[in-house]
Amino acid sequence: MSKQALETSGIEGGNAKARDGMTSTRRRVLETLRAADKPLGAYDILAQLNASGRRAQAPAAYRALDFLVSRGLAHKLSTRRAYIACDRPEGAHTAAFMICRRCGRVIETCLAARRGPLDDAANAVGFAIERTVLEVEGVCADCRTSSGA
Amino acid sequence: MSKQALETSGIEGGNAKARDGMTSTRRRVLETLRAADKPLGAYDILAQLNASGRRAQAPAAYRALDFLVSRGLAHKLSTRRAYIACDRPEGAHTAAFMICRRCGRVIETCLAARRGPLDDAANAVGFAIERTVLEVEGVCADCRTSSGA
DNA sequence: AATTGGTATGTTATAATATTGCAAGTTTGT
DNA sequence: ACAAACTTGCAATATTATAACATACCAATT
Repeated sequence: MSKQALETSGIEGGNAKARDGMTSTRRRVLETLRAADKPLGAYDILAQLNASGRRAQAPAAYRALDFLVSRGLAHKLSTRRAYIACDRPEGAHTAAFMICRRCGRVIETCLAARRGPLDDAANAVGFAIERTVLEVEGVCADCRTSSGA
Repeated sequence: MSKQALETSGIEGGNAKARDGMTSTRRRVLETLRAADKPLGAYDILAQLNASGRRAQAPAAYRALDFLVSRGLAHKLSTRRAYIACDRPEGAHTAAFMICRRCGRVIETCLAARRGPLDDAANAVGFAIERTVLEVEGVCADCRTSSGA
């Protein structure tokens, strides 16, 4: 637990900022994402932020989400316009996602450095890849076997 | 040119619909996409539709785009919320896209049936893939060599 | 303690994207 | 002609995302 250093300095209760940028709003958003078992939209996040009387506006949610994504602590699902906490926050990585169209749950898998055939295609035309978005939609194992959710 | 069969039946001028569903609005949207060298948003399309005095509304654009995408004649870029005409309208296929962040142009490449490592991951967890979205952002060859667009 | 610079947040408004529901018109097959 | 299926028009609204500007907070220096 390496976040001990952060939390022993009286940050939790108040509004304080830690040197790593993990402010209370951002932490709260991350916890909300972690507690969810499905991707959440920015306005879902916002609703959670405001669940206890606060009056945050849309930009607060988007800023926190952008921060978390930039830190690799969360991912954005472009096909769903929604966000999920990262499975493996340690170390930068590129992820791919399997999104179940029945239950809405998402399985994250780490994408190998080599993306396969697309790298060859990119090399062939001189395209320099900087960011990869790979999302597949389908039906997860649970939903295939059960007719329920 | 296999679209000859479509155009020899007096469809062009009027409002007629062909048995394949290629109505004039849909064709017009497809032509707009083909004429563009960059992806267009639904409201860009709508503006083109209305360029000659018409008064089409948002649903008209979205319906036409959905139709074209369902037919494989156009693709949606999830990361950009924009659409492009398909390079290879013949036959169903799964495509991948390289999107240049400098000039905004897109290179489409055909995705092999086998998506690489992700298939293994999907098999391992029993996930049945139905649709794949693969979009990479980066810089295209032109933009890497020239400092202009 | 006051100044300053950087970062984060608050606030208001609005832009941009997308969908719903229903009525009316068209095409197709019988 | 008739009905079924499909397509369009239309109005309203929902949802997602950003712009622009002001304020607050912290840290390092003066």
